[in-house]
Amino acid sequence: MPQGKIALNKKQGPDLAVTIYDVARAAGVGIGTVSRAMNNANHIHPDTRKRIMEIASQLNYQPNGVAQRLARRKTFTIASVVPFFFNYFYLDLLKYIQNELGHCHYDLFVYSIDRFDNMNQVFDRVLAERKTDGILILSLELGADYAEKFRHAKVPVVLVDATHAQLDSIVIANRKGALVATEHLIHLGHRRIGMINGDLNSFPARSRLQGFHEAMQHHGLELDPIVMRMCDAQTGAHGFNEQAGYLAMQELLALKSALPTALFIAADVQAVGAMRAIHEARLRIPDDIAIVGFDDIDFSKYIGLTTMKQPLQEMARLAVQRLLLCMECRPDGDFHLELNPKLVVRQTCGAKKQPVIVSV
Amino acid sequence: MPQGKIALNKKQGPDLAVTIYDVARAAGVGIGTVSRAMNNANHIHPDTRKRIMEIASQLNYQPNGVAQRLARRKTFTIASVVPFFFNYFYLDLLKYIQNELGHCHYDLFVYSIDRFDNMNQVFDRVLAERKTDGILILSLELGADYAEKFRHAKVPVVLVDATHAQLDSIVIANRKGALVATEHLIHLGHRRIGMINGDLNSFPARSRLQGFHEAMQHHGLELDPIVMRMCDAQTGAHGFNEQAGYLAMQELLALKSALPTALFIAADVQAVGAMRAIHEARLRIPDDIAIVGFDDIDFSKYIGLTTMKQPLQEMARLAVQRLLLCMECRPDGDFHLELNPKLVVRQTCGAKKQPVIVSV
DNA sequence: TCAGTTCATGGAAGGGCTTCCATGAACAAA
DNA sequence: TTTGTTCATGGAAGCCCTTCCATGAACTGA
Repeated sequence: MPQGKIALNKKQGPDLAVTIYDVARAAGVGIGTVSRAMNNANHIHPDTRKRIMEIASQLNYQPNGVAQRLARRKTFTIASVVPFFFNYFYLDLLKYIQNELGHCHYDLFVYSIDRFDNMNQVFDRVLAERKTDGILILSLELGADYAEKFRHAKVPVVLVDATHAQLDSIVIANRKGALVATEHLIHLGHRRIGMINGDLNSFPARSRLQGFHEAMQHHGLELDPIVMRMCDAQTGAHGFNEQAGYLAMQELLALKSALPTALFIAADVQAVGAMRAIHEARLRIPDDIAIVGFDDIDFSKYIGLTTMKQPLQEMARLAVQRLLLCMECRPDGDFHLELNPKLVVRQTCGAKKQPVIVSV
Repeated sequence: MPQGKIALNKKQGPDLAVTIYDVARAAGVGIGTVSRAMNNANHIHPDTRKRIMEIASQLNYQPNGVAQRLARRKTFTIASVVPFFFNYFYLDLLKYIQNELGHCHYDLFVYSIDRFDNMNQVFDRVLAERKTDGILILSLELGADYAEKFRHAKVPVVLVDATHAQLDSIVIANRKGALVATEHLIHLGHRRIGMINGDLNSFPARSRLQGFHEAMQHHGLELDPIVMRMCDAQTGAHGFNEQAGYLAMQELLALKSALPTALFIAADVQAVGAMRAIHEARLRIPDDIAIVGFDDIDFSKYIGLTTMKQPLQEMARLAVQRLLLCMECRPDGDFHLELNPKLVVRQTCGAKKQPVIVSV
C-alpha cells in the first residue's frame, strides 16, 4: 500500500529541467544576477557574467520561454491567418513574413482556413487567450462584426492583400495593375479584348474589373459583355482557380468568330486553365489569342505567361514593419498602403518572340 | 522635475487586462472556483459556474494563455521546420498538419529554412527555450550531430518525408514508388527508358534511383548511363527544380536518335521543365517521349502529367498522431513508417487518350 | 444524535522568469 | 575623515494561472 503511494510520486522524471535557481546556486550568486547575465543586461561585472554563462552552459540551462513571456508580458509571437486552400500565392507571402519576423526573433503561429464558413471560428481562436502580440490576416474579407472585434482587440491587426476601412491594410493596387495589363494588350494593337475574372463578391475581382474598364474606356474601346466572364465562387476560391478558368475559356471558345483577340485574365491560376482549354481547341497563343494574367505565381514563368507580378516580399516586409510599430506605440492615423504590381512580359502576350525565363 | 517622474509611471495604459482575480472579486468567489468554472472542471456547483461564466463574459475576461501554459507546464504548441523554398509540396503537407493539430487545440509554429547553410541555426532556435511540446521536421536530412541533439531533446521529434535511424520518421516508399512508375512504362511497351533525377546526396533521389534500377533489372532491360541524368544541387533544392529538369532534358534531346522512348522523372517540378524543353524541341508527349513523374504536385493535373501521388494527408495525420503519442508517454521502440505512393494515370504516359482531370 | 462521507469552496503554493528596491563595497571629492 | 556617487549584487514581489490541501456545510446511515 504505502509502496504504491511512493511509486506514483508526482514528478514523473521528465521534469528535471534546470532552472535559473539551479544556476544561481551553482554559481553562488542570486537569481537576479543570473537573469542579468543571460539577458546581457547592464550592472553586472564582466567576470561574473562570464562565470555564470559557463556554468549555465555546463548545466545545459535553457531559460523557460513561457516563463519569460509571462514575466515580460510579451509573447514574441505573431499569429497569421491564411486561406491555405486558395492558392500558392500565400506560401511565398508566408515565407517572406516568416523571414522578416525571424530577423526580429519573433515566432509565427500559422492558422489555416480551409472553408470560409469556419473562418470566424478561427478568428475567435486567434483572439482568445492573448497568446500573441499581433495578428496578420491574409487575403480574407472580414464581416463588419469581426472587423469591429479586431479593431478593439488588445493586439494590433494588419490585413495583407485585403482591406477594410477600420483596419490597417496593405494591398496590391489591383485596379491600377489591371489597367496596366489591359493597356499592354491595347498597345500591342488589340481592340477586341475580353476578360476572365473571379466572383465579383471578392474585392480583388471588383478592382481588377474596374481597372480593365478604365483602360478600355480611356482608349475608346468597346466593352462587350459577351467576352467578359465572371467565374462564380462555386468551384472555390472566389472562382480564382484553374478549373474555373478552363470552363470560362470553353465558353469563350464557343463564340467562334466573335472570339476576342486578347484576354486579360484576373488570376494566373485561371490563365493556366484557360491556356489548357485553348490548347485543346488547337488554337495558338499568342497568335490566335494573346493573354495577360495577374499574380505571377511561381508557375507562370514555366509556361511563359505574361502577367502582373505582385511585390510579395515588399508586402511582407511592410506588413511586418507596420505590425511591429503598432505593437510598440499604437500610432494614431489609419494605414492603408497600396503597392503597384509590375508587368512581367513573357510569351503569351505576343510582345516577344523568344522564350524569356525570369529568374526568381 | 517631480512632474517628469510622475509622467513616466510604468503602467502605460494598455495593460488593463482582466485577470482571474477580477472575476473572482466580481463574483464574490475564490480564484480556484473561477478556474474550475472556466476549465469545466468537477467539484463546482452548476449555478456557481453559470454565474461565474456570465460575469466573466461581462467583464470580457480571457484567460492568459501564457500563464496557463506556465502553470500547466505544457505549451500546447508544436514547432514545424519547413524547407519552404523547396517546392509546393510542403504547403499541402503543412495545411494538413495544421488541420490535424487544430482538432486537438494545438497551435503551430512554422519556421522556414531558406538556405541549407543556416539550417542548424534554425534548429538551435527551435530547441531553445522550450516553447513547444513537440517538433515536426519536414524533408530535411539531419547531420549526425543534430540527430543526436534532437534525440536527446526534452521534446519529441518526428521526421516527415525524411528518415534517420535514431529518430521517429514517416516517409514515402520512394523505392517502391519509383519501381511502380517504371514498371508502368515497361508495361506500356517501352524498352529504352531514361531517368531524370535529383542530386544523389538527397535521400529520395537515391531511393528513387534504386527503384528504377530494380524495375529495369527485373524485366531484363538495359540501364544505359547515357539516358540517366542526375541533376546537381547547384540550381537548388537538390536539383529537384524546374530549371534543372529543363537543362537535363536538353542534354537528353541532344542524343537525337539515342533518345529514350520514355522517361521516369523523379520529381514533377523537374518534369514540368523537361516538358518545356520537349515542347521547344517540337517533339510530342507521349508519342515521341512518354513521361511519368513523382509527387503529384497541384500543377500536375493541369498539364496531364502521369505521376506517383504522395498520400500527404495520411502522412500528416500519422505524423501528428505519433507526435502526440510521444508527448504523452514516450513509447519505447522505434517508429519508421513508409507510405506507398499511388500511380495517377493522366496523359503524359500514353496510357490514355482522353484528357483526364483528377479532381483535388 | 453522532460519526462518516461527499462535495463546493477558498486560497496558498508553485510554475520560472524579470524587475525593482535595498544594500554595501569601492572610490572620488572636499 | 566625511559625504557623495557609482555600481554590482541579492532577493522579494509580481506576471496569471493551476492545483492541492484544508475547511466546513450538507447529507447519510445507524
